Amino acid sequence: MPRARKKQPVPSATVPRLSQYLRQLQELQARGTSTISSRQLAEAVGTNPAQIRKDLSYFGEFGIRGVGYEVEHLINELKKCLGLDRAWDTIIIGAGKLGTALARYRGFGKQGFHLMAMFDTSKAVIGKNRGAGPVLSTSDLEKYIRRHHVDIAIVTTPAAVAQTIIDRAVAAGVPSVLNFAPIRAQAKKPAIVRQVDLSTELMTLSYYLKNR
Amino acid sequence: MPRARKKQPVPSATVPRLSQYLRQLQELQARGTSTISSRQLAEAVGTNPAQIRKDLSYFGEFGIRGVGYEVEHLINELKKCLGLDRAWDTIIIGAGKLGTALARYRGFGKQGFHLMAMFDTSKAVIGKNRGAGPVLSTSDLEKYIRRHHVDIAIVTTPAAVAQTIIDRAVAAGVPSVLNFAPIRAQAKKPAIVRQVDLSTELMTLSYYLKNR
DNA sequence: GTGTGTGAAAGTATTCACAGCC
DNA sequence: GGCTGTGAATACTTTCACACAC
Repeated sequence: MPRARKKQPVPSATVPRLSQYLRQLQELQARGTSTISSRQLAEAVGTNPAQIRKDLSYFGEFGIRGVGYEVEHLINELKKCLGLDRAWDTIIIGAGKLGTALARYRGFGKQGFHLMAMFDTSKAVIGKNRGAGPVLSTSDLEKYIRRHHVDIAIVTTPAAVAQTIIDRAVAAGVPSVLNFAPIRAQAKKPAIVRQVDLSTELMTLSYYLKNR
Repeated sequence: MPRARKKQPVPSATVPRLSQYLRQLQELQARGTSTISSRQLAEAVGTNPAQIRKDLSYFGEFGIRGVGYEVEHLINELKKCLGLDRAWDTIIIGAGKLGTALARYRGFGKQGFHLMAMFDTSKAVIGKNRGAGPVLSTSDLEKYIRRHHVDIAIVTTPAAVAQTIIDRAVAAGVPSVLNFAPIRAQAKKPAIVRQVDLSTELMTLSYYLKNR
């Protein structure tokens, strides 16, 4: 029996970094690199080698001592760590400019995110194709979620309705939300919510510009 | 002479939180709240009261003991902390769906970010209005930056050209960049770069979905 | 009494540095 | 010799808890 893996908790800062290692490795693979050391990878993503080795160590031993990492193997292991060895069913709520931009973003599907439907309240948009087949009416949101399976709801509605929409999606059974509306979204249920927040990013830049 | 302020460094995690306190306070002010305690504000933004008091303490003493914070006063102080007591001249490079969505986002200007121009390489877009007057040709980027003043470049180009565009903007004198392209942008100069990264956010959700 | 401002304590995250394996 | 994997050391962040001001 192999020695039991120590159960150290994965730092929350590690997770987004794994996705960056993955992207960089895919880039390197496309250019023909088949082996890489933690030092080279660190240089490419702008961090330090110990960080990478430590991050990976929470999940297993993926390298060869004295050699480095086999790029293809590490890509596959990272995909497993991140849950990208399966498809996630995704919807976009809000088919305005931003929602349409996200729907049309190629490489969305590449990592296994399957965009199933888009929703909007505007009669001018419902029925039109904004990148994922005909836009559905937001009034059918619950019906759709119960009938189909949805893992991730991407919210690109105006701020005023975003919290209500999120509450509805979560109540209907969506376990995770990626919110682009400029509100601090809350979800009481055991749903997972992440924010992408233009105005916070701009203000953060403003702070560092001021104190430059 | 007042006692000299202790010079404790501001944690980098504090800065984005300030912007969220600000947004929440503006929301509360719009609803007529004129005074608030750290406990109430903490509840509204989903953190704990000591965090808020500690964050504010890096910048000064803004409250009244036994009472709380005067909302309007705290808003003004936070704006000063974040450098929002002045306007920042901003351009958007890449006038596709995403760039257009950002340009049309109302509340962009509200916090003092002044969108001056947009750039694109596509003949079909140059000259059209995408939210900030006629779109200019990216080939005129350097000329524009040298002639006018630019504090922030928002990059919404395809990944393949983003790093080159960022290098050009920085070389021409732009001190800060907000990058939406799915690359880990680097800038050698003392430029400030921040990332907004859809694919990292989705992969992070994927991780937490898998381990839910 | 109430709620801020802040040192000190507890909890996380990053970096170092070296044993162990190729 | 070279590079990984990892305990130990350092650095950073958050939370506690209480003196102090209103």
